[in-house]
Amino acid sequence: MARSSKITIRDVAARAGCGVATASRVLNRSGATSADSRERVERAAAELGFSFSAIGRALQSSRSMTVGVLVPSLANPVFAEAVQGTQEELRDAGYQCLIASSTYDPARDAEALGVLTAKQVDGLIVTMVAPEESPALGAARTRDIPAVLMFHDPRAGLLSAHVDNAAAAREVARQCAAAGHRATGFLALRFSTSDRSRARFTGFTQGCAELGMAAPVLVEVSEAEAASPDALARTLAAHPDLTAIFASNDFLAIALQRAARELGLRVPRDLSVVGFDGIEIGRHLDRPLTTVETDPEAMGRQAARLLLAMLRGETPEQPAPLPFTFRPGATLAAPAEDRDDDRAATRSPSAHPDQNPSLKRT
Amino acid sequence: MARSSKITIRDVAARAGCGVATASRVLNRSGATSADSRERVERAAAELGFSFSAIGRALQSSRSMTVGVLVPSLANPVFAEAVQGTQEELRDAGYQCLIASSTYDPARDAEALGVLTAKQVDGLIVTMVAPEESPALGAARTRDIPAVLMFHDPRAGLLSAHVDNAAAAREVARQCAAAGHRATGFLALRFSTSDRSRARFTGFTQGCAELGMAAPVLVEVSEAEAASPDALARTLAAHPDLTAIFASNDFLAIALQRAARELGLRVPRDLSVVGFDGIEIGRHLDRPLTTVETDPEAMGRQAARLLLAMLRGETPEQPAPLPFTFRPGATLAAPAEDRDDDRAATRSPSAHPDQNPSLKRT
DNA sequence: CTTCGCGCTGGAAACGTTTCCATCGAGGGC
DNA sequence: GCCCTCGATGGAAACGTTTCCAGCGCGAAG
Repeated sequence: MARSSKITIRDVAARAGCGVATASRVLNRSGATSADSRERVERAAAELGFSFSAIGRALQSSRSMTVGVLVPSLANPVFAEAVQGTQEELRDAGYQCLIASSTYDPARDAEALGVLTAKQVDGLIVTMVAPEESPALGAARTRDIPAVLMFHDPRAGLLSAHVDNAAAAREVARQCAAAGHRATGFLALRFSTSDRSRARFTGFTQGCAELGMAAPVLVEVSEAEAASPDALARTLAAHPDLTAIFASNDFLAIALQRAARELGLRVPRDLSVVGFDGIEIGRHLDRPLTTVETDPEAMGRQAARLLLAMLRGETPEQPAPLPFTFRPGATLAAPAEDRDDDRAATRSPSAHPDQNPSLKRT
Repeated sequence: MARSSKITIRDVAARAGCGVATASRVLNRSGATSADSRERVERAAAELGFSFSAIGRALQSSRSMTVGVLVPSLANPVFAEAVQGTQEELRDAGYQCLIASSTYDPARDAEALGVLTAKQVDGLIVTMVAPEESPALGAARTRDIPAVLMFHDPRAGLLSAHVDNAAAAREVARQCAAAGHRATGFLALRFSTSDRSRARFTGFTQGCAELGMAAPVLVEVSEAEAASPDALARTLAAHPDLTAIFASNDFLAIALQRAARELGLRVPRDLSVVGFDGIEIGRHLDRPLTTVETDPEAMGRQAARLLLAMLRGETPEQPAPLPFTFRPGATLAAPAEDRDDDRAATRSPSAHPDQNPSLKRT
């Protein structure tokens, strides 16, 4: 049917026997047009299978109707869900998403920002390794490209769609205290390139202090360790005194339980585990995960709404952090009275805390 | 520093004291230029903080260096990972991804395709509800926009990056048979808008037939049922005869185990469960999930490579389906001798198979 | 000394759209 | 009957880039 080469508004105008200006006015319902030419243009367009070239439009109006979204990785469902939310919200406003991911590499963050701005995105929604230190983000802003953060705490004059990680972590501390825990740990990826993880740790530490608990032990593991139950078990064995561990995300929390089982520890009897994020799967486990539930999709949507407001020329206020819920689950309970004995009996004899470089006290 | 309004190649040329043609040649390293003007143009560009407008470029070259990616939803990690892979592979070739999701709605599929082609994407990578019935996809192809499928079986002259769902399902049948199961079920979402799920069911049915097993019972549930352990348990209770259930994806498999536990059934003693996809989390469960492991990221990468070849003007062959692995896990085992008694004792009395509309025999 | 060729250069067209502006015609008020 | 107004229309410019083409100067070959 349609010729394989592009149909332009010129072709439509020619077929309708009018000028391109009229055709444009009809097709955009802008400006006054007679019923007669309206009819002719519409028929011509339909017959030709015409559709606008977004490129031509963008060039002329210098609005691309595209927004750039930068996240560390879509392989992390938390970000993927957020992007899904962003996308839904933007779609309703006629915008598309150009998506880039940095794989947690600051250099890639900068590069991606460069590419996105070259593509003339109308706005930016970003989650970066270090937004405040990013010259690329600064450059985008000096070019008057509106930008909002996602997941980060608001900073440097940028609005952000986020949850209050520190407050959520304090709530976890409260719940641990209420269950009777005194010696807690915080499990995170080493070299964590996530300021969210850091915020959770400081919040947790602060909460513990307020409640008169010992400062939590920071247990850092590499990605490789986290993926290997054995390795994780060895690291865990180096901390026999801990009765509860707050993992910086649900995946770590689940992996941690596996490691605990490897050591013969029963969760939550011998070790309580709390996660973060509230991924769906956590509900469906035999022993539902105790975690802090957040709503990444809502975060994505809020970021999109903020950006849309800015694109409309408004100057929205920084909204309150999105709510989080402590989801009780079944992996946090009072520590068993006799747990120390159990623990000593099953602890791997090869564990030497002093030699373990991932052990840090704060 | 930079003026807030756009810097064009014209500005660079003016500052370098040369014509735009020369500036373009220098900045693109195309055509002959003197060392002198090269130096001047480069300095001017640097001083001005110039960067090309991808829009201007796209308009002139009619190549946008953007490819459209359409998936049902990024909230499904399988698709999110695939997109991540696609993106990585395309990025290395200088392409960006315009991503759209349909939320499993065929109308949205068509709409998204329209928007993507209007944005002048150079190619398309799609996973749709019904690719063969999509006029929008046909329209894109008549406009000479190269397209490749992802997850789907190759069809209608389109190449696809996929796994052989039917073969994988036959392998599951084989494993079930080897474990001694005779009465099996297939758990899927009702009105499943996934031809992959259908392919798995037919493959499983075929495998069962070849191995002399009874045809599997198709157990369909709504999304709501799948999300509610109680509802899923009621449905499961309607099938007391089944000793093994193949779930159409890992999430269903995990939810199913929860439901089984609700009925007092032990997995795998009383009921074996096999999943599909091989999501990471399945490995870390207390009872690692028996499943078919696929590699969505590899699929995304392969789709990208196919498309890139087409964009280079080559006509690649349909590659072999990507490999899958049967991951043994711990949720498939021989059915217990005495399970029928257990089952009868714990079955919910409210279950009336005849009244259950989701029970179908194939 | 002329001519040829070649390296380098800049003007201009083209890509597809929107919008400003000028033009044209018709209808209404005087 | 004339002029003004207003609605409808089309030409053309502009957006930023690449590339064709013509022109320039200079060196080498005859």
